[in-house]
Amino acid sequence: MARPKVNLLSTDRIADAALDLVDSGEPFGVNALARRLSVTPSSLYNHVDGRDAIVELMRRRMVERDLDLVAPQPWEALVPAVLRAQRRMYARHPQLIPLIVDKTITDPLVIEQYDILATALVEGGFPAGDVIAIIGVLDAFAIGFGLDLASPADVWRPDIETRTFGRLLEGAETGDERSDHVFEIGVDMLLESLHARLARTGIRDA
Amino acid sequence: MARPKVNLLSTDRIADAALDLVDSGEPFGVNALARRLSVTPSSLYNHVDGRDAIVELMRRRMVERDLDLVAPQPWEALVPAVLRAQRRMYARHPQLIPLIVDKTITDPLVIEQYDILATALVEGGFPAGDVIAIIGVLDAFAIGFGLDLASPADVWRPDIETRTFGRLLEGAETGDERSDHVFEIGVDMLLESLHARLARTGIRDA
DNA sequence: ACCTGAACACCGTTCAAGT
DNA sequence: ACCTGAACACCGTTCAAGT
Repeated sequence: MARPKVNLLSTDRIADAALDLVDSGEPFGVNALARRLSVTPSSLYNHVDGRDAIVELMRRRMVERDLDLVAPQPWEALVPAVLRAQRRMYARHPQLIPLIVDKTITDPLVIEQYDILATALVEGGFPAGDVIAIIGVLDAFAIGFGLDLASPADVWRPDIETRTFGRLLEGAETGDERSDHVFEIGVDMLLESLHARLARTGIRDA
Repeated sequence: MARPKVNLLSTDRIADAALDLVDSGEPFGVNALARRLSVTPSSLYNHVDGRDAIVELMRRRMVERDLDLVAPQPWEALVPAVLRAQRRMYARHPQLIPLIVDKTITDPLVIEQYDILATALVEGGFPAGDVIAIIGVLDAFAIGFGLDLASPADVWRPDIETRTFGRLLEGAETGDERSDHVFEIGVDMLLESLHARLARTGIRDA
C-alpha cells in the first residue's frame, strides 16, 4: 500500500477515534487506537507527537464538541451555569478525566469561560484579589465532581463496624442518582457561600 | 541465590519502596520498583497480586503513616480539621493522587474518619438524608484540592486575549502560596455554607 | 515459602523503505 | 507527505527451576 491517494488519518479523525475508544471503556493506548483506525501504530506519528499529544487532542476535542458555552451574565446565574456545563461535558466522557487531570489548562474555550467568570465576579463586586482564588475553588470543585462521575458505583464500602456512616449509606442513593444529588447540593453550597462572602467583603455599587 | 535465609521482601517493604519511588517523581511501575528493591520483578508476585494491588498498598500505607486522625468533636471544628488533615496527607504524596483517584475507598482508617464526620453532622442537627451527600461534597472537595497539589505551578496559561482573567492572573500568587490560599478560601466557603444550610434545614435541639 | 531467569504478549517510539 | 513493516527498549505477568 504505502501512501494512499486520499489520507487515512488527520488530527480530527485521530481525536474522534481516541475519544470513542476511551468512551467505550477500554484502556487507552496508541496501539488500541491504531487498531480502531485500521492503521499501523507508526502511522499515527505522521500526524501527532506521541501518546501525550493524543490525550491533549482528546481534551480539546471534548471541549469544542461538548462544552456548552455560557454567555456573560450576572454571577449569580453564571456560576451555576458554568459548573453545570462542565459537569455535563465530563459526564459524557468520564473515563477521560483521570487521563487529563494533571495537565495545565491552555484550551482557549476553557480560558474564555474562566474569563467570562472572572469578569462577572469582578463586576458583581468581589475583591479583585479574591477572584482568582474563587475560580480556583470552583475549578477544584468541578474536577472533584468530574472524578466522582468516573468512580465506581459504590464510592465507599465500609468493611468495618461504624456508628453512623454505614447505617446512613444503606438508605442512601447510589450511582447516577447519588452523584447528581451530591452535585446539586455542592452547587447550592457554593452559591450560598459566595453570597455570604460578597455580603462580608464585597465592594458596594460595583 | 534463589530463596535467601532472611526474606528480602514483605508487603510493608514493597509499600514503602513504592511510595518512595512515586514521591521521587519517577513514573511508577513494577519494573522500576523491583530495581529500587534490588530484586527481580517476578519476585514481587510472591507477596502481591500485581500492579493494582501495589497501588492499593501505597494508598493504605500513606493513610496509616500520614493521615492525622481527628478526634470526635462538634462539626464546626471537625469539618475543617478533617479537610486539613487530608490535605496535609495528600501534600506529602502529590504524585500518588492521580494513581488512586478512580478507586473505591475501603480503607478502615478513612472510613472511620468519615464515620466520625457523619456522627458529628447528625448530632449537629443536619437532616440524616443530607449527611451522606454533604460528605460526598467534602470528599469531592478534598480530591479536587489534592489534585491541585499535583498539578503544574501554572494551572492556567491563557494563550489568548482576555478581558479580566489574564490581568488578574498576573498579580496573583503561584505555586504553593496560591494553592494554600485557594484551599483556605475553599474551607471558609464550605463552612459558611454549612452554617447557612443548618440554619435553613437543621433540626432544632438535636 | 521465596527468589531467579527465561519466556510471553504487549506497550510506545523510531526509522528505513515504498508511493 | 503519508503509510507500512521491521526493530527496539520497555512493560506487566507467568512459570519452571532452584534452595
